[in-house]
Amino acid sequence: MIIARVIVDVPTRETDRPFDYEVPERLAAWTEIGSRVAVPFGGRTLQGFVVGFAPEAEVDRSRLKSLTDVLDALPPLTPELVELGVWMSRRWVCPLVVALQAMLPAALKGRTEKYIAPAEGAEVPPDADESEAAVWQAFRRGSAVKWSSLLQQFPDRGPLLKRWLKEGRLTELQKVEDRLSVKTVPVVYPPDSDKLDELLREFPARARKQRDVLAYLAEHPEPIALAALAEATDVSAQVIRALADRGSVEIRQVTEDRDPYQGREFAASSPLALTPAQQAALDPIASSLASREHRVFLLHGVTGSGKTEIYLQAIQMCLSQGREAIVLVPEIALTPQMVDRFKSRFGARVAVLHSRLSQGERYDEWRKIREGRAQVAVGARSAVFAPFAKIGLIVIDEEHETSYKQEESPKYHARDVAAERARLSGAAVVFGSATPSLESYAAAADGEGYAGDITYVALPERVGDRPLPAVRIVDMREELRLGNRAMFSGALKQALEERLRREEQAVLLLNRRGYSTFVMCRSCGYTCSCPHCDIALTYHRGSRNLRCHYCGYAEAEPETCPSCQSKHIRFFGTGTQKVEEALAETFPGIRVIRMDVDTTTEKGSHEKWLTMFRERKADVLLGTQMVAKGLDFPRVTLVGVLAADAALRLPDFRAAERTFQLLTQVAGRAGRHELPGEVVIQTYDPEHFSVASVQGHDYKGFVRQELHTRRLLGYPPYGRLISVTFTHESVPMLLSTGEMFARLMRERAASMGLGSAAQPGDRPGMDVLGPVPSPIPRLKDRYRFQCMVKYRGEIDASAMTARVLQEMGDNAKRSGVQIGVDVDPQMML
DNA sequence: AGCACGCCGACT
DNA sequence: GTCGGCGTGCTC
Repeated sequence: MIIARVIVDVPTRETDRPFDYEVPERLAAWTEIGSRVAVPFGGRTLQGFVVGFAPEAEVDRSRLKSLTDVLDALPPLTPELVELGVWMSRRWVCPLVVALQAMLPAALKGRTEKYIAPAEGAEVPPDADESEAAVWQAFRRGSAVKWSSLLQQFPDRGPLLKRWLKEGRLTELQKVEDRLSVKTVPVVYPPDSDKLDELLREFPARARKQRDVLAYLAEHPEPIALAALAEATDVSAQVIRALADRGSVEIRQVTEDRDPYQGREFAASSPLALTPAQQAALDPIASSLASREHRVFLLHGVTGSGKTEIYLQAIQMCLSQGREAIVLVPEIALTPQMVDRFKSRFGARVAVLHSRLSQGERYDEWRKIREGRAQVAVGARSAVFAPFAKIGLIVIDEEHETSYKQEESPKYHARDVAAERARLSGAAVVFGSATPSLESYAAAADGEGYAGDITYVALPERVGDRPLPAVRIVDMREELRLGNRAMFSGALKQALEERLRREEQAVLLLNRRGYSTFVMCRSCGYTCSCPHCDIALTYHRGSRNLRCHYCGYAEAEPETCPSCQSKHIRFFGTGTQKVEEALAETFPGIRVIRMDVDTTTEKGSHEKWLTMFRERKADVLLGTQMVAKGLDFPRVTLVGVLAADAALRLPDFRAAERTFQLLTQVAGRAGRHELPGEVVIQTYDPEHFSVASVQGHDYKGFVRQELHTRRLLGYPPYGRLISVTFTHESVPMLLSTGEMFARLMRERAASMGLGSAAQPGDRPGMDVLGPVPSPIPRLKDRYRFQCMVKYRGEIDASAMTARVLQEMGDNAKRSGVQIGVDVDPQMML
């Protein structure tokens, strides 16, 4: 007897362990590690994943049930991915099924559907009246009908159906269904040529259109998509269907891969000659590939230094060894330009995965990988799970980007997943960045941090010796002293005027969307805040309303103060909308494209704006951080940052790092081609080292100072953090649950003999801070408290947290407090 | 998670 | 006297 260990799709702590099932003979050949199966579980049928097989002796056979079904011909997960999932669930304290689920396209998130069918031999109940008989008619010829569609059809006959179920006239069954929609198109199959000739001879003369179609098929005797045939013969689809109805041709539904890049031409490109610096950077990566040993590289290259060409050539090597490669790119940088580079080098061997694809398109790209039709996967965060079997290389471009951290459960970091996956499969990893995260940099410098040491590779110069742009920092306090109260400093205004005159382009960055940041009454001090979230509302000019950027709540623009009815209600702070308006006032006739989440929600709009800008249909591209990343426009010679220190005041230990990275990245957008670039940074805090270091493009200087601070405070990369958030509709439960967690953690730390994480020296230590209200104390009508676990040294704090939560399990569940764990949180919010 | 089993109020 | 409310407990 074969017994499979199955993780069922119930994402809770209590069910987060394998359950054993007998594998029936008919399914034995299909059941593998990684198979997606349907299993009976507590009175219903659920989806699950096979994670192993159990020796018969170890299993209590009395309670054993059997697998109901295997859901895919090819297991959607490989054994290596299952193993990676186990590692993830430990590392990020989440149920295994959540980790496994995160690896699959949404199309494969199976749901159980309840079906109702008439019982064997059941007839219309004799006592049924006319309307009841109509309900019974829904089960024509004994077929099963979805419970949900029954209720839709007969909204108030639920009780009747329940009665019939009880009386045994109807039976219930459950099926696990995919949400997948494999797209099918009708394809016309012509009969063989003899039959065709015969048909043509005998065909009624008055059916001229149908005759035309047959004549066309006689000349082109291959299957052809119905739509294409209709087009070619200039008839309507109806005519062809009529042909099929009389049996002259056959129409079959054929699955079609939706290729989102269909119809686009990709000029083939071949490897470029590398500069000596690029060659020196590629060499160690190449030798690691050649020896098939797992190594991690940090490729530190300034903006415009040609990192992508190194990726391309490394991938080329990897492919020629018969291995596969994954390239991770921040979602925002996954632009058509980026994809073009990979498509033109590797053609159809590339699969592209990103969030702008429809669910179906995404599934098709995923299948290309799983079925071995693609060998290179390019995509955002989740592409790290591309179901390859022989991975040789994982590239993470812009590795410092925060978008690699998933903010929903499982709260994994793709950089860490990549390193572990590569370790499991003996692959090389390349982290690329102009401004590496301090974690990666420190690991490369000291050889601590990641599973293996990180090898540091640098590209210090831009390709073609193009100089980095000159950076000018403008002290806005000084501007104010000189009497300039506008949002553009004299320097920026002049620089913009110059671009307009020279017909060059500018990029302006302001890290705040909306019109103004908060609305306050000058009489009573009332500020408009979200009724669900304890956060200030932002005024949006276009829609004339106030919106919450956290939960989406919106209310009409107030005319008077909601609190004291005074008319002195004013809008403070500056958002992108307000800047757009100010630009129009200051520079009459200026053409501005504004890009922020408000203007880019529509599918393809992102691309549309960038194309317009590229075609020079605008002078200025104004936006939030999305304009800072990866764009490359030859005519951009000016980059302006309106409020460089906006992020510095956030309660986030990475605020300085973020600021430096953002400023450096956006500065890199200027002067990438023939025309020299200039950067103007406006700030109220010009002395702050995260702003000042941008001027000399001084990454190392910045890092030295920041690492010093981090070491003093025990923050990453020297210490690590776990934030545990407790949420509930009311406060009292939160405090007691939080305190219980903190107490149990402290007890555990004490029993392990751990001291404080902030002690001098390098001894392992742990501090448990809180519970305190979260930086956003209420979100979507739920109050939030958090504890922060700060630790350093060789401690498995994830495991400790998991154990403590396990101990608290019942208690927290009864109280209804929801607990969220974020290991190595990205934001402190 | 969801469904079963189990004990108390408003209906035929 | 029954239908159904949702509190606890289990699911191979």
